[in-house]
Amino acid sequence: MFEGPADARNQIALIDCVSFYASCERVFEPKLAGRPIAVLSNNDGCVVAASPEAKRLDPSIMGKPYFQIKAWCQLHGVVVRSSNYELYGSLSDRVMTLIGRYASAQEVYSIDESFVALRGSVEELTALGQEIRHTVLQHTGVPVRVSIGRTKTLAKLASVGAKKDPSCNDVMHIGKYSSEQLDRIMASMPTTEIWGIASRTGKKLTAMGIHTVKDLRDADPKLIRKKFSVVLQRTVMELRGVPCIELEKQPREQKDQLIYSRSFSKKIQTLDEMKQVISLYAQRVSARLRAQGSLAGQVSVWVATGWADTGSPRHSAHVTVPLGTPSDDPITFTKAASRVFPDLFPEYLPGVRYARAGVTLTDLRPAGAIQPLALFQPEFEGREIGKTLDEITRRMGGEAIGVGLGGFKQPAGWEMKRELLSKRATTHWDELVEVRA
DNA sequence: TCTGGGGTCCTAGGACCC
DNA sequence: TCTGGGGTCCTAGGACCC
Repeated sequence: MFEGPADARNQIALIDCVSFYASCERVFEPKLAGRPIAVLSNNDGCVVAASPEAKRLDPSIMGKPYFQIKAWCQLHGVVVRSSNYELYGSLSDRVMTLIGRYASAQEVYSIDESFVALRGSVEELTALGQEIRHTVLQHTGVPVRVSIGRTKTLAKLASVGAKKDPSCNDVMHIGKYSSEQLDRIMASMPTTEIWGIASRTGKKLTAMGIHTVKDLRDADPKLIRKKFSVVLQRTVMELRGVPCIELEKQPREQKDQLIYSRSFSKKIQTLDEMKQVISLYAQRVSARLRAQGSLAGQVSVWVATGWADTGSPRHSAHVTVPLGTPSDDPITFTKAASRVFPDLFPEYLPGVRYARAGVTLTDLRPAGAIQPLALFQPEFEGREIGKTLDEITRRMGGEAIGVGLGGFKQPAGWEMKRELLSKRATTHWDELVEVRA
């Protein structure tokens, strides 16, 4: 197809929420406006989101362990919250729906980012960007940023600029720059600032004499493909304004793999406890599998010590078991997961303190696509145990029932810690916000 | 002594993303 | 004491086939 000046009106906008988790915490707690906020990972481990005010107080706050900065937070009045994923997911849905009204096509890229296709001049789209910002903020309370370019990679690049340049008012159209200005901007950015390039590839590029985004844009695409992959070659082309990465308009209805993994709030040192953990994780991931209507052909289990734990010998192991027949039955998974223990722990490791574990289901396919021959039906298949469990869980809550070692009533000592949780104001009747006149 | 060649399918692992 | 969780895509290389 002819890609001439006529197509210059076709643009991609990346719309991302400003400090999304921190902004969500503010939506139903207006008194937090203007205050520094930090949101913690699971187990209240480390900082995964921070409001602009908190980042100004400490530009390196992201990723810091909470225990290291707790006193500092109190000193500076930083409000700290546990992650409230139900609240964030629900607000994300509202934001994405609003954004979709402005675009001919939309890809919801993550919980706080969306790519949309827009058409218009630099001036028109800059104005539209401001309108989107205004509307989303007014309807949801969440501030967003609009970054526009000819390709997804350039829109991502624009968002780097938007974050650095307050004068753009959170709307950045990369098309406003002359080619000389753009050269200077790209020459000032290391390659690792762009989408798709992290430290490993960055190092390899540096070794080849490619230091900046401009160097990469001007590199030979064939050479890049040969030395790296087609992925990086696409990045080079996209930096030149040639769209290579399509907008994914349909959300994929079923995942290709499902993972349930968690760090423990306290270290695990006995085989019995680990068996209980794996049994429970296997049941939780199987519930997700049934929720999306799939069967799995393979179960993997992994365990690992903490990478920062100097008081324990290091150990990590990963074992995969194929299932004879694809299944969604929790008992089948629990049994399969328990079979891996001799391989995970081939020898007794005294003093090893395990920090996390996970169960992954792969080789997924839609349930009902292939009916297994009755001859090969596993023992528990067809008794609908999974459905029954799901129904009881739905009515009575997550702790009401479990199978085998996963069936304890009290939460175990290693279960996730979330001590600073805000209300799930949009999804739970008993946690609604109260308004008094 | 001599021991093909080309093709497809599948999977594990690497790298990246938010 | 205390450092997240859940995904995707691509490629190399082995298995297997004729």
